[in-house]
Amino acid sequence: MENKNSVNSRKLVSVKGKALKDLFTDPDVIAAKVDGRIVDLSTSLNGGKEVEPVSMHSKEGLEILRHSTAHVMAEAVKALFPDARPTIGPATDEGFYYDFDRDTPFSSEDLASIEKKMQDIIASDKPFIRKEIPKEDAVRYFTDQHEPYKVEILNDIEDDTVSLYTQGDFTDLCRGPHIPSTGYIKAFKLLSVAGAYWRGDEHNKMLQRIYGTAFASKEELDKYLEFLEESKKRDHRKLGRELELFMMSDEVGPGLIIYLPKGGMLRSILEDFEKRLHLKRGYDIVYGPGILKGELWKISGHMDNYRENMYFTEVDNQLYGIKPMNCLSHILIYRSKIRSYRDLPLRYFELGTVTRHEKSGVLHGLLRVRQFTQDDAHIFCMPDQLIDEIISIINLVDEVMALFGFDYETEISTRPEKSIGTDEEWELATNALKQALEVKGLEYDINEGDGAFYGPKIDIKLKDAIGRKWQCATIQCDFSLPQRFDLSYIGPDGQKHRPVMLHRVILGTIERFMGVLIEHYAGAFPTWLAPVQVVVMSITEAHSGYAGDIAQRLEEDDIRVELDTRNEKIGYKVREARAMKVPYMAIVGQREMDENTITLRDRSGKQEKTTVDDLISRIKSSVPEI
RNA sequence: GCCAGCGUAGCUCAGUGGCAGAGCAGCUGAUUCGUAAUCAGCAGGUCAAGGGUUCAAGUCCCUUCGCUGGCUCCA
Repeated sequence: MENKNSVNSRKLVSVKGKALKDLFTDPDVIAAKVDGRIVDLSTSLNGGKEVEPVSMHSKEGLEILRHSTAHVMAEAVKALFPDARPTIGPATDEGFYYDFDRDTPFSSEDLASIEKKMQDIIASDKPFIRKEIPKEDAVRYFTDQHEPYKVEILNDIEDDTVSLYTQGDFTDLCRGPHIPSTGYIKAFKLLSVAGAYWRGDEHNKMLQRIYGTAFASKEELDKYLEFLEESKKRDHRKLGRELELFMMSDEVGPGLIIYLPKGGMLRSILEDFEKRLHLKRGYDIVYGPGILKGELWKISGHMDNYRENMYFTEVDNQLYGIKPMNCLSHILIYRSKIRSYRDLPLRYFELGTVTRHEKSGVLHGLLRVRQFTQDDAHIFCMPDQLIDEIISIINLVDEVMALFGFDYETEISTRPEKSIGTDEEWELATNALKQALEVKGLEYDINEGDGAFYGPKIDIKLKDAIGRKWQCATIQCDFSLPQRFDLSYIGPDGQKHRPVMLHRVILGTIERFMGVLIEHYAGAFPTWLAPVQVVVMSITEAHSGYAGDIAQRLEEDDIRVELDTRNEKIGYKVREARAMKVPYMAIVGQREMDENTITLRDRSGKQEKTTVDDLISRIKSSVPEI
């Protein structure tokens, strides 16, 4: 968000012995940076410092505003529900939440009354007062107040002094900073209630969380609420049904997708695209079986590290694991003959369908399912080829994301608790990933402990048309599995050496990527992806034959066409084709029949008279070069 | 898996313990029409499933299943 303060926003000042609030007259300034540290406006300066105002329109200011709104919400909740024990209430990327321990959960009616109470608190414009006290005093205070969660938090704080913030009747343990007074809150809304574990640990008690958001102005809040509405309209589950792409059924089971003809077409287009893409880049297409013997999963470490996500089946007294990943077959393909350093790198690509037992509560449309198809590949290479291979995968991701119109961010996930391999291997692997990103000049965040059990990974979060982030592509570096399966290649020295293995997906999974594409394009796929590219529609029965001829010519040129010669008015047919978000309509009546033309209407409603050949070449040229 | 809410026709949704409803979609017929809905008729239901309370349950209670929003987990 832009810092839109005009008068004194960027100015650095130097003062002595003055409260910061006297320096800034702009009512949007809610805090200040003193020598780079953000503090309350009520702070008094002693000595010359560099001071910069923080506006509630800035990212940092907005965070403070939201955090303060969370405190106001906690005050309201305590006033209305004295039995609710406050725990923590931070700002988030999109708003804030506060978690309470309470026997009876909040209802949506409760939200309305909490909101009303908050309005009162804001109207009374109570100041936020900061107090620094010794930790023992704070422990005593919160013990007296019967707030065990605050005491627990205090016990984890190492400092001797802690800060408390009080506004009105509510005092919270808090590092701050906060807005000067509650009246600074101009636009907020409570959004939902949810359960959340204390300290995010599923073994702990479940608390009651209230989500809300706040903005510097009513307009910005309204814009955000519109964004939420827009997201709902783009929901792939809704569009998936309306556009007849896929279905799910209680009779089949949760998290299992059935592709309807139009979704089947979309999937097949994506899969053809992927095959061409990979063949052109030195990958070999392979296929592995859906079930593999239990013994293999023991060797790989899946039995010890991934068991709760796997399905098993027993045939003829032999245990089989239904594959949750495609790597094992690819490893066996590598091991199927002696490899020379001259053969490397070897890149095996598989549109591999895997099955994972995901917890029932996490399933979500196409985005989180129990059986899905990955555009998976495993690259076996020499250690000194590793960086180049990672770089060329990043280049591929870059190219593909640009093609679909996605921007993206990258992060590196490091060693999780449950994992295999030595620390040295993990460090080597993690450094290789970092180095590749640095060579590419890409910035990345570190996601501690979030790697796969066999190696660290680069996660790519793509950003869709309305700014939401989705995890699809991932690149994982693995020294462990080659060792566990005793993979080797013969080097120039005639000796056996251990290859390194990269696991990677580009789209991630066909299911999730389709879900993201549906929301990204709001169902209006670009022509090359559209399951139906043209609907040929006749004005009356007299033009059915001509319409049929047009449709047939398109079909002969591999155009995905539907023919609509129903006994309906043209307005009705146009309406339906628009609802199905078909890129082109070819409308034919007496005029077109006489001239051997079509009237071509595109999705924007633009119309022109043209020929079938022109339409065919337009559609053909929409297919991207890869 | 956990917390909360929800589950009525293919879809969207009314139905406040007393006869199971509407619009759209579907089917049949009429209409032959130039760019977001032509008219009429017909058909469509184990009210998620099972149990209970009641003279009477879509409605109240319990259990199970599923979905939605979160939490934890994840492509």
